[in-house]
Amino acid sequence: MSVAVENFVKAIYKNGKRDNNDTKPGNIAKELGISNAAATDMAKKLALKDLLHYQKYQELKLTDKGTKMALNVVRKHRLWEALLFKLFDLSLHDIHREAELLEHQTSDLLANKISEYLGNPKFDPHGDPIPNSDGEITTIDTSITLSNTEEGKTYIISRLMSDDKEFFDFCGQHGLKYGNTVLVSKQFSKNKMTQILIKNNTILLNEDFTSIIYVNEQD
Amino acid sequence: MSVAVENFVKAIYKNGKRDNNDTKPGNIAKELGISNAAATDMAKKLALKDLLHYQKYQELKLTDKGTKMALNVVRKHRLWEALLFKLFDLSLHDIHREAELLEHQTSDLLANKISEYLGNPKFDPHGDPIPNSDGEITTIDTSITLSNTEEGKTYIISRLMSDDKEFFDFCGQHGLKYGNTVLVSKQFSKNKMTQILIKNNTILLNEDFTSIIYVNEQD
DNA sequence: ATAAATATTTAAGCTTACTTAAAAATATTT
DNA sequence: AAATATTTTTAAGTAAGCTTAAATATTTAT
Repeated sequence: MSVAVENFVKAIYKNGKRDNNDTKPGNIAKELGISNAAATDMAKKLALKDLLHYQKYQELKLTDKGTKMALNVVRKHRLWEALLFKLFDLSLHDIHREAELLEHQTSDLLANKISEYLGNPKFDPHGDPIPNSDGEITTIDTSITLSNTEEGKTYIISRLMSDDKEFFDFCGQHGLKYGNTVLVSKQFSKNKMTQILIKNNTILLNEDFTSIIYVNEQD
Repeated sequence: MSVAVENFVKAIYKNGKRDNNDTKPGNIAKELGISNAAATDMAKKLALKDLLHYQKYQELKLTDKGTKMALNVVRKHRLWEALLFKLFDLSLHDIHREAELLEHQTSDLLANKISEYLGNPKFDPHGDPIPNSDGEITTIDTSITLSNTEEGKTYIISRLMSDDKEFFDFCGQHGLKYGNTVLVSKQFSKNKMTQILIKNNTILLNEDFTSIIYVNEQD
């Protein structure tokens, strides 16, 4: 399927997941930066391909086939984000932009290889869940925030749930990266600060940060 | 520029480098799997964009601008091949296919990051040169074959110059991979065998293999 | 409930990147 | 050098994925 089609079903999927939940052509058009007319047109075509249900003036509803396609694209997007984030020193914004293009040119085989390489992660660097190759999404997150960790234990960073540039700059400077290992050397119950050892450096974090950094206990 | 345009200039560039050297529309068409008419059509359009010189019934000649574009695509292709080869256990054939798609969706920024990550390699896993960001190609290869190495020294694998599947299967099994480090433990002048230490394993190679494995001395 | 505002749909048209078929030029063979 | 074969070009047409403008339906506000 084409890039346009993949982006179309992805936009419906994402809009459907959101609070507003509006999947009428106009909203999808806005998301994709195309005209309403083009969205209606595409919707009719995709209905013929059994990717969505189309009824005039109604919300667009993905079929199972359409949902599967959307999840497959989302999977590839988030796997690319995770890989690029791990390998390169790039801003999350840049990473998102690259992944937006690469997601459409990635075979299932390559996606699986990326996933395997990363240890089949369940979440991308934003903390968004990565669908598995069957399109299943893990909603139960076993990770905990850094503020809820125990002294002396070692953890692996699993989510950096933020869109804040400054936070990510800080993370970049101190090796706080998806997949990296941290040792919690001290938890200060008084002022809710956490002292961690990462990459041979001791750093002190306040609750603003420890509450958005998610980790998993190392096996 | 579009994928079609990028592939078109790339095909001219590659055909121009080959022995036959035929860059008439028919040959480019064959390379790309499109009709002769489509190739002529495209040639006229690209001439207007100053990417090539077009004269009826003559060979297509890339302009400087066109050559630059072709080299940029080739660079991205080969960087992707090098990266995928390093990271994943995929056949060179699969890697080529993935790179063929990814090359068109890769920003210059990402290309530079990949290059940097790999240590700015001058050759891809096939042994083909990787143009730098200015489109310059290193033709002088400082690497030597494994058969010409010295005992006791450590080298980094720089080229595996083969298209043979069995050779690459062997390489995969023994960690003979682009970028990996080998210690030459013994050179047998008599039967031209080479004993190397790689990934904590000692293996013995005959000249068939040591003459197509290129390495650089470790600094 | 009706008028005004907004959204959707239809219709006509554009560009890109192809196709096939026929005409024109070039290359090859004898 | 002429005849034949091949290649290139032109011409006409198609599908995808858009656009704008106008018609139609729905939603919101009064």
